[in-house]
Amino acid sequence: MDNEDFKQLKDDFIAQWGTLGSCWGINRTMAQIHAYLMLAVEPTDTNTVMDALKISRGNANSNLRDLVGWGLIKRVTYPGDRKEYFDAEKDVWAMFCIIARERKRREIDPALNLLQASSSKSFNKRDAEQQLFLKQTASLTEFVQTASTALNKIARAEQSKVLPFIVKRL
Amino acid sequence: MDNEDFKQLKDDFIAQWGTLGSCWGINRTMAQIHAYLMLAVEPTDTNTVMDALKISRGNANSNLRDLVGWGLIKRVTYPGDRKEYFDAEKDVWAMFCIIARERKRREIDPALNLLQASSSKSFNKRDAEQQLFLKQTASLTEFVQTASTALNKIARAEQSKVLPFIVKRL
DNA sequence: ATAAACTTTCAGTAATTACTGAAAGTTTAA
DNA sequence: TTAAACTTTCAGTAATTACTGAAAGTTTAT
Repeated sequence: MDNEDFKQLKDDFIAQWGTLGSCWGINRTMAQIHAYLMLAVEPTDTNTVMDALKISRGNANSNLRDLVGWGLIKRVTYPGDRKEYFDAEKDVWAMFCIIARERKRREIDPALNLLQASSSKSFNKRDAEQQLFLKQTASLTEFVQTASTALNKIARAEQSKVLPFIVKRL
Repeated sequence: MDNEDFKQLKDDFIAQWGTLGSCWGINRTMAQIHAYLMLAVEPTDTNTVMDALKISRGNANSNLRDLVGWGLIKRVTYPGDRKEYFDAEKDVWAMFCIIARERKRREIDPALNLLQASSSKSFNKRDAEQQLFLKQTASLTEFVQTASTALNKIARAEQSKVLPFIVKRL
């Protein structure tokens, strides 16, 4: 494959990965930057990302910050060079662990708080609607707790090597 | 708990469930309607949903249609009554199976197509960038395939009874 | 201190997504 | 066939989310 074709294929891949990102609640640009960095041989600076994806400085900066916040990329600096570079986690299972951990923290934990608050009230046993509410919130709580525990186990970074086997064995 | 307090609690729960929904790519209203129906003792018609959630007819109609599309709620009709009513799946594990199946279809399968298309090209082994691209797309493909298989197993409805045990045993 | 090299912020704007409500469409009954 | 009861559609609008680019901020070297 010559260089032109490869460039095209890579750009398409990045664009498509962005589209996919939006299926998950990840914004398009953030997913594209992530794809770009996953495919980059070396850590890359903001200007290079801006130019490659044709996005503004502000946009690049804030999405890079968010990716660092997720732990999906790391800031890299070199002595004698004051620019910051960014490097993506390239092991997909490690990546999965990171995402599992973050989504738990951002989505599961708040849900659990909400559910526990609701289902800990005392209800009128005579009222069918209140009974159903209690039953539903209680079983949702149990469900979310189970999910939370499962994600905890998955998210242990040291397990990233064994995780594929666990999942395959399901 | 008296009826006023309960109404308040239920409304708060529905509102919060909506907020949570947006964490997942589910829109707020759709999640709220779903919550409302999960807590409804009987199948409920469009007008009742509109009134309860203070939303327009069009909005109610399209979100109910989408929920039916996801398989999270069912249309119910009664002989001699030409209105349509909607009833939510109330078993949370069954619900989880439905969501797993749908998300696989909507998110995983397209990703897999994309990845397979990319990683099936022939690359220049001398070029480090092309090598990395091949390596990354190949391992992403493997990962997504594993995820897909796992979700397939999870999504078998008949397993909804055993699923809690599987997950807890992880 | 000054300036160069770089990063961050944020007000304004663009793009996307969700919602309304009235009109059009459909079904059933008489 | 007409009309009542209900559902669906969709053009217009509102709300939300993402992006730009210039200005302000920070760090380092001299």
